[in-house]
Amino acid sequence: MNLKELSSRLGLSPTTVSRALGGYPEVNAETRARVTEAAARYNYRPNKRAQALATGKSFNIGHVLSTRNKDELVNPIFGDFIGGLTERSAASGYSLSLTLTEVDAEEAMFRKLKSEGAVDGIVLQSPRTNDNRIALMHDIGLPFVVHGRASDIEAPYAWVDVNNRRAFERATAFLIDLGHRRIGLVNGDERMDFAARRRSGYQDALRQVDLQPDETIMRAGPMTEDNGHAAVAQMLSMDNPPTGFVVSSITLAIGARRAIQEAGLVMGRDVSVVAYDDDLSYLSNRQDVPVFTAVRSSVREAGQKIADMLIRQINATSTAPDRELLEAELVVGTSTGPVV
Amino acid sequence: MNLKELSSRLGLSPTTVSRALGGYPEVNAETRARVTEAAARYNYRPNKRAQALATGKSFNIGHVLSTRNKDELVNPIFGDFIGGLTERSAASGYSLSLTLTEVDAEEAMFRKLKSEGAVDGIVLQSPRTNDNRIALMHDIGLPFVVHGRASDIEAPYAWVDVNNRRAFERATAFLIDLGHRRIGLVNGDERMDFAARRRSGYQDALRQVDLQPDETIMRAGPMTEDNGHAAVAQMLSMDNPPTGFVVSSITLAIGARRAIQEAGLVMGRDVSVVAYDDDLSYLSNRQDVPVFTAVRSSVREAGQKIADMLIRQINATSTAPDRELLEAELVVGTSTGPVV
DNA sequence: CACCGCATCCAAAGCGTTTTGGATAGCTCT
DNA sequence: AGAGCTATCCAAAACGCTTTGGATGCGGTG
Repeated sequence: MNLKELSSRLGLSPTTVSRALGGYPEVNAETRARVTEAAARYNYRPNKRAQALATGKSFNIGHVLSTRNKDELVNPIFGDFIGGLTERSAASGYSLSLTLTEVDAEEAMFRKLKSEGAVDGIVLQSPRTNDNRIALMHDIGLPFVVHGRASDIEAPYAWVDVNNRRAFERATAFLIDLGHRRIGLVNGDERMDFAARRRSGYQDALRQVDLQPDETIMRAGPMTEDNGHAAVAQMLSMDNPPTGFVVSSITLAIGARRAIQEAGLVMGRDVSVVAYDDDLSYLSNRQDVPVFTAVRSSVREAGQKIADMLIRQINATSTAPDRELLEAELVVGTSTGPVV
Repeated sequence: MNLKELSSRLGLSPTTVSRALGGYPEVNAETRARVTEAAARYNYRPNKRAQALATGKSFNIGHVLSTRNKDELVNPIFGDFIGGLTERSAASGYSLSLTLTEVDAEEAMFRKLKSEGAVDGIVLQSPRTNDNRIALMHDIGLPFVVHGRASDIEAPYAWVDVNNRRAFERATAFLIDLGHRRIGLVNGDERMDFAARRRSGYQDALRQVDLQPDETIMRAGPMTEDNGHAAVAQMLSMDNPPTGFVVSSITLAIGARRAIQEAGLVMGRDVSVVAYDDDLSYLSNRQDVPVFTAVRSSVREAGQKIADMLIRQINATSTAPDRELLEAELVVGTSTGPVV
């Protein structure tokens, strides 16, 4: 059932039917009722492909996953982030179009998406410090919103980010308030902008109480359980081990807990841990009393905001790019305690 | 730059240019060279929307996420699965189109995707036993491949699945061989087909050595760290606690480990755990000696196979639906040992 | 030499919408 | 009564491609 067929059955022109369904004013109320009734009866839906060609919009928002090599980690927050994105874009009739590319072919992929007209806008994730994709997107001229920010980029662009610096400042200060003076950091890859910001928040908190940040108790790397375990195990075996740790994800924290237990210590008593909690649905830290003391901000919610923002930008003629800074919430769990 | 523009610059008709780029034979080799050169120079790419309309194909494969409620878990294997899917579909020029819907609106969504011509085929995930979506897809007439199977459905359909029954039979038998006689099960939601199959594999292994399956040491529920912890903690506190556990995911196993440690026991010595390992990239169990003894099958690889299979099915005229049963591999880690 | 087959190209007709630019009729005003 | 609106509808163009159904010219054949 297509427009022509439907309109001929109704004895109307395609124009009128299209307008009736599109909600345009220049159609008689009675006719509109007839049309909508018939459309429902015949289960007519405008063909997306034709609609896309006629309107010049694809009703797709794009997200490209780029891998350095085939085995590279899928981002653990990916699922929840996509969930949030999809949730809101679906509500506006957009669907999310995923493509995958190797990192060298990333630029070509973005240009392709643009010249093919495959997407109306793009969501960028995990910016590195001074990420070149932002300039690229400006050059290409496709609406985009960044999940996170890239330091050192002056040109305005739309983003949604968590106040990572502040979150880690608070996490660290929380441990300091409990009497901890030697606090280790287990961070994500610090070429990522969020990780760099977290580190600076951590250092700021230390300096505020005249503690000298110590490079030997800072680690950065992929945020796997393994790495959390390795980093903490290694730091605990030092001569002057930390009594507290600030770690960049729940997964790392789980590894940290394992290392602490293996060292014959008790987390929350002998060693404290504060985690960054993305509020991932498959790694809940939302018990009545959370297992981990954490600074929490929902990545799913960020996805929702980003989708809304991007769609607004697509439909807007020309406004200054939106930006939104989310604050992480501190939740106190059982993984922290006063220094012994 | 579009086809008309490009062809007029070349002094050729759109037909010839289209054919030259499309690789059709009826075009002079020299002309083809000129055309491809010019296309590259002007960075011409056929507009996907127009191409879609003209060919009647969208070059999208669809995947719909349906939630029972807004807070429902995002499936933890989602990220890796999507990764595998995207990886292979991108290679064939397809992109993955995600939409989200509430479970009541699921049927309407599938019908919508069909009538709008938004996708060329669909990937179904997490079938429940006797899943009604399969009959629905047949009715709608859209190519589809299922990740997993649905018992009790006789009509042929394409699927890729792991031999879950066998995997759990082997996992259980492995513990039995180590001398364990009281073996607990921590399963996923048994309305899911895979979980039902795992349970039957577990029970079969017990019966093969004349052990009577005991309902009191079987648990089923969402596969979170929390639930793994709760289930194992509770079973360990029983009068006649299990000495070994078979659990349905690494996340559950991490929770199990926590419960074991809290009980003052040592995993791999006092209590053994065999996990099902989806080989998720953010929860690696691939150390030199894996932490968890596990039956492992890569969900990412399943995604790849599904994408290939679906694209084959889209382009095929009419063949019997493919199906592929993957076997999980048993890897021995440190979480198991002979019964004490 | 007339005819045929082949290689190479093109004009035009879709594909199913939206949108532009009227057309028509009825009504109000002056 | 004629001009000017307004409400309602429609024909046709446009979106940018693919594909059908020829055209054209050339070399080889009988």
